[in-house]
Amino acid sequence: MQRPLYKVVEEFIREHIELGKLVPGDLIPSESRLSQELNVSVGTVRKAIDILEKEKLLFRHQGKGTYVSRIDFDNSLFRFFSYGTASGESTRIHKETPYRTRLEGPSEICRHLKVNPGTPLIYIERIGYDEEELPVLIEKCWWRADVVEGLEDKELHLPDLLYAIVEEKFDVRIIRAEETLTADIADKETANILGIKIGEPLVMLLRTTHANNDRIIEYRVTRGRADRFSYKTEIR
Amino acid sequence: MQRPLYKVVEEFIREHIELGKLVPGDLIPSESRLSQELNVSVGTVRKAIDILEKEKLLFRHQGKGTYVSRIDFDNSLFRFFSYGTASGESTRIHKETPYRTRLEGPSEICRHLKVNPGTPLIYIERIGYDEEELPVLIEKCWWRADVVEGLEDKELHLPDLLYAIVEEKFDVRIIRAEETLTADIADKETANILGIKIGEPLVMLLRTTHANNDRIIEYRVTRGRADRFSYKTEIR
DNA sequence: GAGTGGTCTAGACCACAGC
DNA sequence: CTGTGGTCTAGACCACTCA
Repeated sequence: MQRPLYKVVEEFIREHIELGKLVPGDLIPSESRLSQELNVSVGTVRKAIDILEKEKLLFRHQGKGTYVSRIDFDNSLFRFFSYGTASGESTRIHKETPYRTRLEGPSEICRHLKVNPGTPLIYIERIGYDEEELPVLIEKCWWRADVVEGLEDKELHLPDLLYAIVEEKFDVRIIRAEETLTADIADKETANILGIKIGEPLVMLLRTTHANNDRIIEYRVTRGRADRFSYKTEIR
Repeated sequence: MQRPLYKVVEEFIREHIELGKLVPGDLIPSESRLSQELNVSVGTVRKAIDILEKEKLLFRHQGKGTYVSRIDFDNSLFRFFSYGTASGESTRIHKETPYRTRLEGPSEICRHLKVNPGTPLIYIERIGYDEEELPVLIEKCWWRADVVEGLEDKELHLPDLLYAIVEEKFDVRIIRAEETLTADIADKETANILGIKIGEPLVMLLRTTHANNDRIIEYRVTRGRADRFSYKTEIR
């Protein structure tokens, strides 16, 4: 045996997703159907799906079927911001959008978006508040204007999760995102908004958002109060 | 069916480990043996072990058997410190120990160790250097003196990984560790050592190390240059 | 009731380790 | 050679969903 059969099945499903034959939200063929079509036993198909489910590429729903997962921004490192009343429970962060405009991309931003310097972009600035309406973080987002034409329109209300509106209004399919976490210190503007002193520590989160064809459609920098952030993990 | 059989098997193995009947490094009974003793099929035992293996609590070795994992500090968030030459590849960090002493525990440290204030502790300060011998981080460790009596002895050479020596010399079994990541800024001393300016951003890593009986034996604070740290993740 | 995934069984054969 | 885990099969029954 060269390549395990369940690996073959796994690849088969994985490729269907990557090539766009199966898109997030789709129902994939049933286990028995796959086993017939690929001439393997149901157990082998199950093993392949087990792996993809563990990877969160698929999810099963008993009685209904197996679906391709939608991207889940609840997995963002963002969720480690803000712990309500020191009790440890996480709270929702509510966002406002005080400023947005259309502009020509600064070269450093364009580098991250992998477009030419000066390409038209839409810049959005948002502030995140905790449950007590205290500002916790500042988000700066740059979108490719050709992808989300009109997002700068002040009439357009922006929900906390930008991606829902982007997918719906502009027919863009968001596939995945990459995040990098590091630290920074507060400059005057940031300190003012967050109500802290200049030079206080910040957690900085950099994100690139990828749509279909794997083009990068957004670059985002989130800066938040370090005392409102803690990423916990266990080693064993 | 109330509780799936494979869950029962899973619990069975898990409890043997948690109660110390099986310790890290041990060979657990073979799959067929477990299936006989517990009156379930081999497939069911395999499913249980699959889960525990995915959790990294066990690992299998074909032809030999299944073992209980040793704690793996390579999973520490610490590994996201230092990226050699901006090329992206991670480098080893070499550590020196300029200072260690025995002291009475400050109340805040004792709180983390869950011992009474004033309990004898051994304090160790270490500096981490990258491949070019530039200081990248500072580590402050507080150990319970009653557990590692003599660790403050200057004659005793400390390897980069403290835990190996602790397990060997003091017959302590390290079970797990908890880490929390956040940000801080450099005070005068830290800035001096790391060769940066006062007020520059730092990544701060807090760790508690747990030994058998789940007692906490070490509290550690690592501060490193933010520009030498990046924790990357993918969302989908 | 028909179709889906969820659990469980019993047995086959292969690949690897160690004597 | 024996015993281990690794792969694969075929079939049973259960629990859930939806028409």
